Amino acid sequence: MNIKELTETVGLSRDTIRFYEREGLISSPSRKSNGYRDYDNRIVEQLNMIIMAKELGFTLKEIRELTELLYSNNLTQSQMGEKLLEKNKQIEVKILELSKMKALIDDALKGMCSYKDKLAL
Amino acid sequence: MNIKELTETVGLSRDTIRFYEREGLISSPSRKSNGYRDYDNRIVEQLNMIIMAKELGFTLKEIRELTELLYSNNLTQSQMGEKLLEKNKQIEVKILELSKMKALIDDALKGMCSYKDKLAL
DNA sequence: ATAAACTATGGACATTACTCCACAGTCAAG
DNA sequence: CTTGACTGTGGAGTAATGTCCATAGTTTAT
Repeated sequence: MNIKELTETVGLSRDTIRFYEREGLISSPSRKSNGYRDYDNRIVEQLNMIIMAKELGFTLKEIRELTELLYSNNLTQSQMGEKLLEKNKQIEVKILELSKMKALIDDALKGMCSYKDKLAL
Repeated sequence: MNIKELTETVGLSRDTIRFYEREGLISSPSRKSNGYRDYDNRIVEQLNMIIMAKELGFTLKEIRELTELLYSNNLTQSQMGEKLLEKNKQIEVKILELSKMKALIDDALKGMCSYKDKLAL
């Protein structure tokens, strides 16, 4: 798959994908004989995960660490386990915080409903 | 409360708090006779919510909109309701995405355990 | 009344995460 | 074989989000 198709599949720009490559978030793809990048299918899943993680407030640096954890094998099991557990905690904290925010908003909505109800009386 | 105490309470720098004020994320505090900012207690809760929202990948612009929704009253009920529902959806999406990421990591951890188990045999 | 700690302001500087540009090579269609 | 779409590179530019600095006024303790 060349880069154009990839941009259309994942919705990132050519420049962004190349930027992520330079920054080590994705590994350098193999090249065709003409020098063009040639992506395999796994890249799509990886990029989608990067997009999600960004949405969720992880920095590129954190994402790089996480993808290295998930997709590389230059770490000992115990190193990996430790870091994965740490990430898992981070995520749980985020879920809790989101729940709090949702509660705030739900409260605001509820307040509005009761106000509306009053008006409707 | 002066700004020093506030920085110690919420963990943001003086400059960041002033920046948020300039950007309209928090309203300008009243001033003492000497010109010093004088914060009341509600600001702590507001800043904590801003910190959380940032952690969760909301931009300052989005946060400004949300705080305006939650703390101001220059919108009609229906405008507010619509926007709050929209925010709620955003948050639900984020929770789903976090769950996906957690599943990914849990899988990785599970894989490691089975590997460990094998070694232990 | 002097030093230390706090506050104010405006503006420069830094980092992150892109985004754009200029220039050049490659490929596919007519 | 030319034209248009695609690809490559290196480097400059930009927006968001702070962070730092110089300069100056205020307060508190000694």
